[in-house]
Amino acid sequence: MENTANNMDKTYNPQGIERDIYDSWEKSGAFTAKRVEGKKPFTIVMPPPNITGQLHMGHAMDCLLQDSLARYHRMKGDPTLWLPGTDHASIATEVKVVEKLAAQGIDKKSISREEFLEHAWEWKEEYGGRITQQLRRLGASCDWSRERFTLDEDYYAAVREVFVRMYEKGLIYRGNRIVNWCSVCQTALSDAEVEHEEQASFLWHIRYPASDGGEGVVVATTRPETMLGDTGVAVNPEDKRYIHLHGKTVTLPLSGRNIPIVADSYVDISFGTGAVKMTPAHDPNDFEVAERTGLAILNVINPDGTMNDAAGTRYAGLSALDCRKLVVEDLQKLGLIIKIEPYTHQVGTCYRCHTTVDPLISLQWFVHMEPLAQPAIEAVRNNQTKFVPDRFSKVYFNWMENIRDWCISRQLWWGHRIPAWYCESCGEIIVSREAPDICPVCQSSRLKQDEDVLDTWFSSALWPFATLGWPENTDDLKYFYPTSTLVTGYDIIFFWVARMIFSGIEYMGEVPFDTVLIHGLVRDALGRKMSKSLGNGIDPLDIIEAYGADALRFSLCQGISPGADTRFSTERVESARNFANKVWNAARFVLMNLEGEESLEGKSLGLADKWILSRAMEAIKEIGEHFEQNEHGLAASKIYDFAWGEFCDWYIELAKADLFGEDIQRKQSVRAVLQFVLEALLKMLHPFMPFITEELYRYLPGREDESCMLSKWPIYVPSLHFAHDADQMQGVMDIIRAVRNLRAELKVQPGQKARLMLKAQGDWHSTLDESRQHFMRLASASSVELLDASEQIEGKIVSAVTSAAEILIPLGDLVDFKKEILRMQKEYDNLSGEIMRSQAKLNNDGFLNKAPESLVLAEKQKLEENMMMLNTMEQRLIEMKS
RNA sequence: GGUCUGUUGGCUCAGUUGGUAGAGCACAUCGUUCACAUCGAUGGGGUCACUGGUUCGAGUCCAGUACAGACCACCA
Repeated sequence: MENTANNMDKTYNPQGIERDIYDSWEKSGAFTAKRVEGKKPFTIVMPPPNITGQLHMGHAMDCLLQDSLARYHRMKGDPTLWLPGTDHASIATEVKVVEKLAAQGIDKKSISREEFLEHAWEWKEEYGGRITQQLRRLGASCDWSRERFTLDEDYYAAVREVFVRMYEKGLIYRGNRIVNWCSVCQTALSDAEVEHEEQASFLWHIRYPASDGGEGVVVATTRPETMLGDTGVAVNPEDKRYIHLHGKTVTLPLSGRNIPIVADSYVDISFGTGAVKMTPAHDPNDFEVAERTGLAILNVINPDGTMNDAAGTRYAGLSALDCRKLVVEDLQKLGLIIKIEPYTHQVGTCYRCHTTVDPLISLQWFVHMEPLAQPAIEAVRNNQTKFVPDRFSKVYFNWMENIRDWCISRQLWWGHRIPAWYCESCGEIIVSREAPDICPVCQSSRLKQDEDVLDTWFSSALWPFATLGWPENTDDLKYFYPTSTLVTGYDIIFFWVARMIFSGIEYMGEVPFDTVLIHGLVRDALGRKMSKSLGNGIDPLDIIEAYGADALRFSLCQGISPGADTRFSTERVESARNFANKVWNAARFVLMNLEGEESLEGKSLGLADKWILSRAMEAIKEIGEHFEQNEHGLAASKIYDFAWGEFCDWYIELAKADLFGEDIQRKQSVRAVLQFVLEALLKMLHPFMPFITEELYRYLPGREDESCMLSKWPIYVPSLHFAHDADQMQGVMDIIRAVRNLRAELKVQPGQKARLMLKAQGDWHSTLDESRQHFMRLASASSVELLDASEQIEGKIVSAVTSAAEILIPLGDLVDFKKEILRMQKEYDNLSGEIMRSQAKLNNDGFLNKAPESLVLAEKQKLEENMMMLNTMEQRLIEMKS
């Protein structure tokens, strides 16, 4: 079907065209990034969505911000790469697969590792594909030819490379340390994976009698069951109450073991009883005290959260909570519970399943963080990477500066298996890129690979360079690294952003990105987090079905500002949908009135033409600046205001008079302006609403075979910026508005032939601007005198403009003097302030010598003008006051 | 306990070097002969949380107060 305006629908119907447009983009290879030597590329790596399920609004926001940046830069002519991919999400996916298997009656324990992984890969095929399809529906212009998955074979090679290098450098070690243990997920967790929740509980005060029969000490605890693993009691060395007990022992109730009293400054004299029970196996602080004072370590909790044999036969096998009840009961019978007081405290929970984590001693792999954190802190401090908004760099510093070693091993199957082998003959640990055949120490071939996998974030930390082919030194890697902007939510600054920064510095010698653009969460209409448990999540796909991807995209960036949360509401989407329709119809109107391609060249421009061109130039300038500053919200509202409030509301209306008129020259000029501005408008809107703009672009005369996506971003042309005329136009617009007002007030009927004549009584101000002000004032006070009915104001606003020039204005009479004087007084004050500032500037040597001459001249001119204005004002004020 | 952010019309939010308060939605009145009722015109509605300070001038800068929220944290 031929693209003509006449067969365009009256309303924009996105459902029919979005898929076709996306397919045509993808088929044309337009998304594929090309390296152009000598040109600086614009690179974004997509935060890889987890393959655990569907995209949610957060992803839609992520995607929209990145896509609009990518599209903007592509149109600017930068070689643009937006690299997509998905994350295997070790623990999260494993939990899902286990659930799925359980639903089929399959217990993970009953199948082999290989069988389980087969199921997991099936899951990946199903959900990984679904997610990339959803991204396509959103219009993501990413380079699918470079798509990556964190568990790809070559990606795993990068992971092994890093692991081996770190191990050889001493940055990775294996050790028995206290870790956060989730008894449901049955794995260790890093500190970042623990969330703190407030819990109401009790503080139990328990007496530990002295071994020599003395009173002993009273300790306070929130976890009485852990006393079974106590190996000592700590007091502060300065605490006079307990000096006599140093070196003595107390008898641990219920177990009868004698445990020492040690002195350590960790203990706070003023809190509780000043004596702290030490459970080194199940409390990180106690562990540290034990290391300093040589206390024994006694593990009493099993990995599944139950008590083990070391807890004593009476308690072994009980869950921690059941054990707690029994222990308290038993102690009460012995009269050793001194006090139970209510107490709320923060408890660590697993970020996946929200089970309370048990700190316990376990043999795990760790990353030694301090040497990595230092350069990563420096890089941000030196602005090699900038956070937008800047306040997030503080959050980053705070975390990096207090960082502890990172536990990277997970007792899971789905993930990157740790490239370490143990010799079953001599116990040697072999860390290697490939599976070794024999033990280098004892030549034995009885080698067994570590069962654990790596923390999923260990591999995501390599994303910016592993996706580009590292450790091979590929052309892509050389050209596209470091990347330009990373777009993500503030919730994964620690998990991901920080770790990418130190990894990039360590392995590439350079930070992975210039800018980190942080966006907020998308909340529901009531401001709550969208979550499955609340059931308040909204599926982006449903919104796209109902309103179109463009509407969803635009609604997500209207009124957002970096780092701030935003609320999702269908009203907003509706408003965006209406906007799309408005643009559609504006284009339809313009296209219906064009006759072939028109150029601005040699056209004589009227006031309104100059005005809209000036406004377009300003929009080009502003929107470009907003994109450079990552102010998507401001860019979006600018294009909205320009398209609707200026182009549609004013210029198209004014253009009608010429389009339907007799003057051939005017007709051609207006057509040229309409076409020029419409084209610029479509381009500027394209990063936000790619589908509708692409569709409309193909209707433009002379653009039938071109693509908006691949067109050049509009150029700011200073000679098309008619500032002075634009000011005048503003005056005309105000007059038009005032005339409309008057017409309504004076009840001039539509269609009635009439002529508005207003008679002057006092001052007649010849400049349009002043007459406008007076006119407005009078209009609102309705102090005009209608001499005659006017000519066809309705529908032909332009004729009203012409007659506006004939409107004569009476000054005085009905103006509210009191208000007027106040207003003028304020204006007068402002003006004198302005003058003082100008004078100060002009007295400043720095300004006079260093600022460009034009600026100095402008300042002088401004000062002069202001002085004159001030004088007139002064006189008028005096007159009015008298 | 530490850090950060917000408080602007009925609702949701903009407001980028300090210069006479904005938008969308909602509301009221009027209007469908032709781009658009997913529309147009007009209008009402805000002492910009509070108190002080800097300034000719403060929503905007500074200090404090109140309320709301977020993040971090090894006080048993």
